[in-house]
Amino acid sequence: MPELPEVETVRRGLQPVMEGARFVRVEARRPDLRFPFPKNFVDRLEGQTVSGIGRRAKYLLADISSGEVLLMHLGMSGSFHVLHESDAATPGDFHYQRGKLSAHDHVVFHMSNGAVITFNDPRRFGYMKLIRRDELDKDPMIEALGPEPLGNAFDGAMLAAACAGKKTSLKAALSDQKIVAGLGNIYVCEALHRAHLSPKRQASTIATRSGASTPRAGALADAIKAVLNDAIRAGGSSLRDHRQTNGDLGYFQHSFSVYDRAGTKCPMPKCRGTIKRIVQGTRSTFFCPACQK
DNA sequence: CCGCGGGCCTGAGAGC
DNA sequence: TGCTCTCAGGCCCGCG
Repeated sequence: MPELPEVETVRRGLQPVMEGARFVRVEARRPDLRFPFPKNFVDRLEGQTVSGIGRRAKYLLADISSGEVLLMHLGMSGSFHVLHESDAATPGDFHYQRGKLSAHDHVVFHMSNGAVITFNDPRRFGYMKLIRRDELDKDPMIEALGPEPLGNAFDGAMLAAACAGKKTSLKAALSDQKIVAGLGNIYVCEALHRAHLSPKRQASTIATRSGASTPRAGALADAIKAVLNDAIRAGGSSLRDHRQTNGDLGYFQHSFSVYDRAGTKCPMPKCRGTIKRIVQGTRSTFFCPACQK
């Protein structure tokens, strides 16, 4: 499911119920997700207080009082749902209904403020890790990440430098978390469309020979920021799994220009093109051949 | 080092 | 109804 806007939406939902609260009871209802849970996972969480919850790319990072960070990744189908203990019998709750967990509710956090936070992940591509705060930046998963696209430092120059010399396609380059961290299939397609750049273009062609910025790189960096900010404002995109932590759907999918819109008319003003689906590296790409060059 | 294809899981939807 | 096939928002690994 989740790319940067969905993860950020989840972070904003978890923040008010996790920050300042203590893990009273933690349930890990199976031995693993994508990876086995860390050793003594439950014991290392119970009794600890969350001092803050942040995000790096598609990772959620909860700082806890022991000095460790709880790193959580949603994979393709992970979601969090927050209930209050006193709501557990509310009809219509899609998780933890009447106190009963559904098949893929793998982790439950019972917080000291009464919040019951359930992690659900049918495909189990998600995972949780505990890492010492001072070693987080050296963790291989975090260390390999490129720049945060919504950070101040991210711009055309940075993007051009990362793409310089890359023989691969722009689609593959933007999907590479080392080049820019947090985009996935949807937002790569959408950003390339906004920037009028073809997903098939060789990545190096947005940089000068010496790796400096170009108008294309500047436009692409701006398009990435714009599409991510618009999607966050809409609560992310809900195709099948993503929900906000209160169960609401995100609604950015109604604003897609190209993703999953093969055969429809290109919405770019004055463009008469038709959106096309192609396959790049086993994944679907959607774009307008008329206005993306 | 780089780029590509396969694999990890389950579920939804299409087609027969 | 029910089977089979394809596809899905992510990421790691091994191969050439």
